[in-house]
Amino acid sequence: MCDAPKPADLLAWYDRHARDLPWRVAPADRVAGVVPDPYAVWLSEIMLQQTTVAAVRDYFTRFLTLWPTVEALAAAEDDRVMGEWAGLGYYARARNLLKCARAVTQMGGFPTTRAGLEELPGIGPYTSAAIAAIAYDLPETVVDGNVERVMARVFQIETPLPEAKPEMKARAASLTPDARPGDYAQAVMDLGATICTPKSPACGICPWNGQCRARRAGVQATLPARKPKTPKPTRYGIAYLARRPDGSWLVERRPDKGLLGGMLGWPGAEWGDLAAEAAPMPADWADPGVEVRHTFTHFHLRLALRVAEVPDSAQPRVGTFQKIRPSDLPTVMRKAFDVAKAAMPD
DNA sequence: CATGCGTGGTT
DNA sequence: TAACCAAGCAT
Repeated sequence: MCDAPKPADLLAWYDRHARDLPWRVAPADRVAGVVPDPYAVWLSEIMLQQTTVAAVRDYFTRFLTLWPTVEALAAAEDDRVMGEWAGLGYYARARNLLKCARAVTQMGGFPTTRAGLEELPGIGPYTSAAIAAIAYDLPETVVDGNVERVMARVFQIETPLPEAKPEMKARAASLTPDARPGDYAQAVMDLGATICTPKSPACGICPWNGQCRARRAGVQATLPARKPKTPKPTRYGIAYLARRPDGSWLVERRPDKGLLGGMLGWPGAEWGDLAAEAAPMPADWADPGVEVRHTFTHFHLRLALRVAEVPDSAQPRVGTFQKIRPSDLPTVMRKAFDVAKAAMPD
């Protein structure tokens, strides 16, 4: 018979090895009475959805500098926020971020229960539990990819995901302590991110290595099991990049729903099995001869380009000419911009 | 319950 | 280098 993993052992490890993150109240500070800012916790958790700490760090700092409070964010212009989010991905998060900030401002503050939080746009089961636990130190159970991996290993759950989700959630709930639940939630995620990693877990230095069933069986690196994924198809498209003498570019704002929703993009036909010509205006379109390749969640894209210098007088059928901050563009559009700029010396 | 939705680091 | 995968949510 083996003992169950002890939350106290993980908390002791966390007290010594917690990562230093800009949105985090260090365990020693929390013991000293420092209270997290729910706004900062919420902002970080939204940014961290399916996104690595390394990618989020600078975006978080920038957002908090530009908009130090939820009221400030609620008062921001949509395009400004979308532009600052550009490059971080999953742009529905940015649209929901604004909706949520405005709802919270209207309410006079963030809800203080998990159920209340989960009613807000962009906040689901994971994020509501994370904010409740981290910001308010409520005994809620967070279940993210890290927690699923740790539970799959410690309890040697061989059932593949997503079928195993309910069992993993139940196991995780069984471990959530009444003491320091906020630090505990962050501790499990830190463990998953730094020791119980997907490929080569560092079991030798894991505080739970004595209670880990998968390690005892020697199968830790194979868990969690996952249902096989369907291969990504390749789609093709053509993007049209037109520049006026004043340095403005022809761009379109994409519809709020769907791929890159609400973001700026280059005109062109919808991407599909074949690249379709769809020039937004008559011009002397040139092929820079370099294709942009980009991979989205569920398909690969090969994007051909057409570039043109156009006079101020010419009127486009679609889109508007604007001065562009390249950092306001989603990554695939910025890649196209970089190619076009290199092909069009001033 | 399955699918659509970005990007970049790691292996 | 191609595949994997990350502090998920909305529909």
